[in-house]
Amino acid sequence: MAGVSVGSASRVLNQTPNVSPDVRKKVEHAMAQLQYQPSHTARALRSKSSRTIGCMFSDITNPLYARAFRALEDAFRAEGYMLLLAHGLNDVQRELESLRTFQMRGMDGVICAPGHERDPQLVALMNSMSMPIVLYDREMPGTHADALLFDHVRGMKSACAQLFELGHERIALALWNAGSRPVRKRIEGYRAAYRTAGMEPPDLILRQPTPTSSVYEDLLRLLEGPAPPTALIAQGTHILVSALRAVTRTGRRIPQDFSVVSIGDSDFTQTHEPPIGVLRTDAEVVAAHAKTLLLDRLSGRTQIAYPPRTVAIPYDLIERASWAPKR
Amino acid sequence: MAGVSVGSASRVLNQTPNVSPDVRKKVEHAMAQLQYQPSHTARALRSKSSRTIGCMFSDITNPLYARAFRALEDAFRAEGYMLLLAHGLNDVQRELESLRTFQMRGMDGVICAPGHERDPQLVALMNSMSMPIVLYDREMPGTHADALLFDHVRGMKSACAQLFELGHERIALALWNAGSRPVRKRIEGYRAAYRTAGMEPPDLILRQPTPTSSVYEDLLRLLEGPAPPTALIAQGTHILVSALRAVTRTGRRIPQDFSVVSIGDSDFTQTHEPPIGVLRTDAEVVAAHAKTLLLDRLSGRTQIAYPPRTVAIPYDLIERASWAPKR
DNA sequence: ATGAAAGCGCTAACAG
DNA sequence: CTGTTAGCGCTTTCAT
Repeated sequence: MAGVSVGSASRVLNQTPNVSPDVRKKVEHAMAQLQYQPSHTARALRSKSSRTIGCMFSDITNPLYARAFRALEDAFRAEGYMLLLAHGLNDVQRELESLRTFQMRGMDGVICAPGHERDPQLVALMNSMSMPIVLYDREMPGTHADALLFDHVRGMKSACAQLFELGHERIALALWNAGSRPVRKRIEGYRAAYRTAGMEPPDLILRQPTPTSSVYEDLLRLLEGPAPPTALIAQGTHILVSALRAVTRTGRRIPQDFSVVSIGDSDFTQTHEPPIGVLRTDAEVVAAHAKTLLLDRLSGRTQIAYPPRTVAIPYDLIERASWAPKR
Repeated sequence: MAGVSVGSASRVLNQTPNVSPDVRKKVEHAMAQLQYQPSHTARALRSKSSRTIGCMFSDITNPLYARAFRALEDAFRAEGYMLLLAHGLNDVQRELESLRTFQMRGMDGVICAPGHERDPQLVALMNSMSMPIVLYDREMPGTHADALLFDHVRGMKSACAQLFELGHERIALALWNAGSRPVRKRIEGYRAAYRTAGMEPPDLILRQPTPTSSVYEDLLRLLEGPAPPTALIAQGTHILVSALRAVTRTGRRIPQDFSVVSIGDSDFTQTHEPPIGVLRTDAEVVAAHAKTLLLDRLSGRTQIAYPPRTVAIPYDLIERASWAPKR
């Protein structure tokens, strides 16, 4: 319709430099006239780029992953990429299946947080995949994937240091007893904080079997025991809620009698009376890093295979009314 | 490698009936040998089916949408479909952009919940799209999209009827003041419940500007006023949390002095002391209906264009310790 | 700067 | 039942 070759039309569509203004105008006019919609599939086939990123998290109903995903979609959308989202559900078979699908569907890149960092099948599959991969807070030795590594150790240290400063020496730590990096590193940071302060880490770690199990009884037992904690660091809303119930049950008031820090911000922590201070990361910052890591690989700015790059994600300690000097 | 034509290879790959066992075996062997991965893109181009569904919700950090999405991914994955997830953020421009992307990328189907049901641009765009669309709890007159319609009216009626039976006649209703179907229908159901019971609906509806704003002051005013409510129906965790704070503040105990029903189940409602009874839907059931509506269109079982089909999604009233007879 | 032409990796129609 | 062949709608040399 524009009276030019398909080659020229393609050049206009792709903003190629060497096109005369005349041709460009004719093509653009025809496109508007015909309401022309380029076929993404054909472009993907020919150019070997789907402009799609595969995302695999255990479960999008986990608010932390939901926040992460929203920020990722936003960051990549600006670059013309869309995101395919799959659930791993901490099930290796399902994770393998999802990653294979990403491979078959020609994802340009993958962002994922597998449940098991040492699974040999997972490692092998990841190494056989042809697109760059960014791990989301996971360390998988033997792969050459880039990684976003949340700085749990420094985060925990700053929270503990803050509580130490207020006179708290017995800090309970309640978290989900997973083998994954976040939990491992938090415990490591907690212990390191005590050692740095010249104290022996107390036996106050409460590990829950699932992220939605109740820490109520366990904490109650500690609170009514001989040397009760005077502060608590709790991971996740569910554990936090049941922990607060236990604290209230013993007649303690927050923050006068007991201080609380939570990991991960939410409506709940903000609306609670008093508001709960938290250790949190900025999802937009994380997404920006993910985008840089992936697009650098895709544009060849980073050599295609080695070495893996790593970005440390800082935690912020948000001070709210939930902590106070020890009585 | 199998010594057969590409046609035969394709037939084996696609499980076509007319293939001899011999050829099938040779092809399968070669595929395993070569670790052959079919190119999804090429198949999509040729067969005009991407086996991908576009999903657009306002915000995946809304737990209700997260639950819905997880169930949808599960349902469609079983059929070999993957889901592209886009955020609408209740912004018409962004919604239009996302839907156009779905069109360009050749989605086989679309599931969406636009923020504005009467926007003419949105209606026009939807009508110009070439794949079947399923609306998620939205009514958009002028489109021929199928729809999943949550039965808010019956849900509210059952919750109110339950409270009426316990002697509560002044029920407050706290919700987000959106113009969208869920809120409209809930108010409609609330009023209908009163009329059915032969009462005039009281002036106890608290509309919040945002889903995360606090209903604390407004409810406190009602509770300290002349004819206070004795029960509350609250939509969403945030509103519920601040409402509970107001109730507790006035010294009322739940359920002895005040009954509470929430809309939408969550960790919070289940873990709260006492657990909060809720009005909820089953995400898996919803997903199954979405799948049926879409796949029926795709397989031609439902004629391609008209008439739109509608599925009513029932609410269940889950009884927990948060309600009791009026004192 | 533009046009012609060769495919990207498949599926499907057709002939045998 | 199987092989041959023509594209799907683009991008990208390669000439001109």
